[in-house]
Amino acid sequence: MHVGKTLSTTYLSIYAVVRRIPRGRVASYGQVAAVAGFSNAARQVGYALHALPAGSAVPWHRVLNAQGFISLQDHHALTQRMLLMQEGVAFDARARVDLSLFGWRPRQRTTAKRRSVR
DNA sequence: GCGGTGACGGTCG
DNA sequence: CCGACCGCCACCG
Repeated sequence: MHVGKTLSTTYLSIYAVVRRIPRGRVASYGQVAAVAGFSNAARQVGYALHALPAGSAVPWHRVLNAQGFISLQDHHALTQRMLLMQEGVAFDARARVDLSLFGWRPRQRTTAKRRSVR
């Protein structure tokens, strides 16, 4: 993936995070930004994904907005929805994904300090 | 260099 | 629950 010499480390960090989203799960732009270390740069995540070349290994379709809606327009939205449905992600009648069911939970602890369950 | 824009999001009424 | 407002920050003309 060679977007150009201006590709910043910020974008690379964002792509690295998106690549960690497992199949059948989705994350919000803000969540990706936060995990990448830029908690208030949700918009930049959108820009970074927009800059991805076609056929990239980055699963850009697993990123939705914080409300569980697809932020793309027109046929791009349909493409994203199709890709997600192929992975088993369900959409409700309003074209929304229930993040409590399909939201990605990174660093899911199972051993060690499972003490403080928030 | 400046201002408008946007694959966003938290807050407020 | 929903719309209106802002804050954010890389891009682009």
